[in-house]
Amino acid sequence: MAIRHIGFACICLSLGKGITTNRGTILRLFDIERASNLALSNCQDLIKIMEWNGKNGIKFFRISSDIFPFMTHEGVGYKLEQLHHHLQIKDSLKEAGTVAKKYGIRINSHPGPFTILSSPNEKVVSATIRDIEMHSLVGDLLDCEGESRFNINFHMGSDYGDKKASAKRYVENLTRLSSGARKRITIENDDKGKLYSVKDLYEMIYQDCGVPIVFDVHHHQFCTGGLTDKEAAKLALRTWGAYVPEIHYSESRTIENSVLDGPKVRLQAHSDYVSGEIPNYYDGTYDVMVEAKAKDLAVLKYHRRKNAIHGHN
DNA sequence: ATAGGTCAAGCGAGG
DNA sequence: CCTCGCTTGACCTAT
Repeated sequence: MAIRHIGFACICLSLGKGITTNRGTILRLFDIERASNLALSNCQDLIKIMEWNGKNGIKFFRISSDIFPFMTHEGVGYKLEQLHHHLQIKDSLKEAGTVAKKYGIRINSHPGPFTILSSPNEKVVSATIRDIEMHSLVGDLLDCEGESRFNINFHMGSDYGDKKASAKRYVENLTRLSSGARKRITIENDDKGKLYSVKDLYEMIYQDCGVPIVFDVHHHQFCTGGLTDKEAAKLALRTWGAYVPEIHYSESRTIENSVLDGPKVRLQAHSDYVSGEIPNYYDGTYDVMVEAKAKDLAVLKYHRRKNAIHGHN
């Protein structure tokens, strides 16, 4: 069996919106007390989400990037120790990690589109580095890595008109990360033709600095680099060494919902649920992050459908 | 209680 | 030139 775990991103709809790791605020209202309260609630709820995941057999979860609101934001950024709840926060994350470990759940993260290591703008790069270090801190505090690490996955961001030069800046800026954070970085293929295909990432990033590649099956069709999905998967999956790779699976919103959304929805937009089959024919063992708007509900529905067809397991 | 406006960050695509 | 979508929609305020 090629697929190990199938997971969802950031929000557990089954638990309702009262339980979330997404609580944030706006800058105008930011203060350190507020940040401390939000962060603590987020971390405490992560324990509940890990319990839910374990009981429901969903062993892959992407944690929200908002867990510590504005922690790395210029001007208001703070260290964890500045939060008056910092000890409880650490304990909560440790406990969430313990629960995850108990059930064999993999946790990882996916910083947003503002995280760009290849930028020619120093302010963007230093903000990116602060951001990645924050994600890595969460990974440290969870302390639940096993055969899969807490990988921090993000895109190249842009090619700034020169793919190779931008990839080179990425590789150079990697050296500015702590060694702990550096080991957790992974990079994902883009969904725009002019940007980085799996082949580009393999040749310009992996071969230069060994950063593993997350293969996004859906993105691949918009940026193939001349490879079939099977060829691209093969290339990406062998960049992970001893660790279990991550791939992304999603489907176009247009196909599922074209009547409701009209013709303007981009093909890249995600559907609520997935109706196809997650590829289990790629080489090796890997975890699949399902990127669907119905989150955990989409994963549960997928399993129900599969079980209905093939019987249990 | 809910709707509408607003909200950190960079970048490219589309109108 | 402006808006949307991507990361991850959520929060605040007014009714």
